[in-house]
Amino acid sequence: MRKNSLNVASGAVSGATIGRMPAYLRYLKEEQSKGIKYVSSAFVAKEMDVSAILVRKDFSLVSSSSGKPRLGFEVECLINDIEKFLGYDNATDAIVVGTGGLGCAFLGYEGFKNHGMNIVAGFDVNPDMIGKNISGKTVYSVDELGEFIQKNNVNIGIITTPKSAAQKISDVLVESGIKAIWNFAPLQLSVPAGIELKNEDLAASLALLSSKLVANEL
Amino acid sequence: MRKNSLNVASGAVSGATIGRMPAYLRYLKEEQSKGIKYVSSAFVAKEMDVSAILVRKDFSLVSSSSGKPRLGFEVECLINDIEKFLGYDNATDAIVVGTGGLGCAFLGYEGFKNHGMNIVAGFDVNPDMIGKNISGKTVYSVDELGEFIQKNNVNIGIITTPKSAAQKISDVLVESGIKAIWNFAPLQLSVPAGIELKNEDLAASLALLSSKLVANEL
DNA sequence: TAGATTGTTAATCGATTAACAATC
DNA sequence: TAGATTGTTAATCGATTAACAATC
Repeated sequence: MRKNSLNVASGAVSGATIGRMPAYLRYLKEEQSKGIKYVSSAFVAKEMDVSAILVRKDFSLVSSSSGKPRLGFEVECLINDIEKFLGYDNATDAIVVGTGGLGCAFLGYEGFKNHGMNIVAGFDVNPDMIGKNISGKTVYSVDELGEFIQKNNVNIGIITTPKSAAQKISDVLVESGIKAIWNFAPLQLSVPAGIELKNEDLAASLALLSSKLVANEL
Repeated sequence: MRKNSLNVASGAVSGATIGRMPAYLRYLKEEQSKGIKYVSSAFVAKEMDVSAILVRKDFSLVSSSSGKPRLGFEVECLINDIEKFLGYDNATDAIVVGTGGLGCAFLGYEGFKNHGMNIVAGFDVNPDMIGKNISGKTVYSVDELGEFIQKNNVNIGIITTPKSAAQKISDVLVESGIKAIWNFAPLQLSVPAGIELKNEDLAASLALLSSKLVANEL
C-alpha cells in the first residue's frame, strides 16, 4: 500500500505539516531548476529554518518512497509526491464571491493555478459589477450562484464579501454543493460537517505584528 | 503594576493567544452594541468555538482587571484592554510595496485603520503606476522608499511584490529603519533580529483546504 | 570499511483542558 | 445561604526534538 494514500485517508497528517508543504515544494523546485537531484534533510532544514528531524518526518508522511542513507531524498520524486498530496496535479475550479479590491485581486491572479485551484468566475450583488469582465473572468449576479456551481462542478468558494453578507453567502454555497470555503471576510463562518473551511483572518495576522510593536515600545 | 504591561514586556503571551484577540474583540463589540455589560467565559466560548477555560486564560493575560464571580467579565473594560494590547488605540503608519492586484486592494481598504494600521502610500517600480493615485493614496517610485520611510516615520512595510523582488525590497525597508514587515510574497523572507516579520503564505493556507479535498476523494 | 544520512522510539516542550478551591 | 463563575494548579495532548540503531 502507498504510504501516501494511507496517511491522507486516515487524517494522520497534521495541519502544521500540511502548511509546510508549499514551502518545501518551492524550495525543491528551485533546487531542481539548478540541476540538483538529491537533497539531505539537513540541507533543506537549513534553508527553511526548521529542524532536519522535522523535515524527515514531514517527508515521510507524504512521500511514497523513503530517503536514501548517504544520498538523501530524490528531488523529483518528492516534488511529484507533494504535488499529488496537495492536489496540485488535478486542479479544481473555484469562484470568488465579492468583487471588491481583494476579490478582483484574486480574479486577476493566475498564480493559484500552480496550486491546484483554477478561479473561473466572480459574483457580486452590485449591478455596476455584474456583467463586467475582470482579467478575462465574468462577474455574475449572486442570484446565479447555485446554478453556476452545480452546472460547472465548482468545488471551492472564495468569500471576499463584507462581513455582513458572508454567512448568508456561505449558506448558499453549501446548499449549492460546494465542497470547500476559503473565507476572507472578518468573521468565523460556521458550516456543516463535511464542508472544508479555512477562515483567513488577516486581522489576526496583523495583530501578531502590531502587538509586538507595542511590546517593543515598552 | 498593570498585568497587561507586565505580560507584554516579558513576552508571556503566546502567538496563539494573540491571534485569538481580534476575534474576541469583534465578538465583544457586537455584544456591547446590543447593550450587554458583562459576559461569562462560557458564553464567549460557545460563540467562538473555543473552551471557556481558554477564554479565561486568554483574558487574564491581556486584561488589567479580573473577571467577577457570578457576573463574568466587563465588556467595556475588556474591549479597552484588548485594543491597548494590540496597539489599536495608537495607529501606526504603513506603506504598501508592489501595487499589483493585492497591493491596490490594500491601498483601497480602510478597514485596517480600526486595527491600528494606517496605510499612507504605495510604491512600485513600474513607471505606469508611479505617480498614480489609488483610493486617495499616491504611488511613489521604490527609489524613494528610504527617504519616505524616514521622513514620515513609517513603522510597517507591507510587501506585495512578485517573489523575485521581495527579499531586496525587504532589505531596503530594514535599512531604512522599518520596524515590522508583513510579507505576502510567496517566500520566507529573512530579516535581522529586532525586526518583526509576518510571512503570510496564502499558498500554505490554500494547501490546508485542497489537501483535505484530495483526502475526501480517496 | 568508514561515514553520512536515514527512520524510529523515547523525551521534551508548549498549549489546552480538567479539577477544584475561592469568591461574590 | 446557595449557586454561578472565576482563577490556579495539575493533567493531558499534540507537535517538535533528541538519541540512536539501521543502512547504503
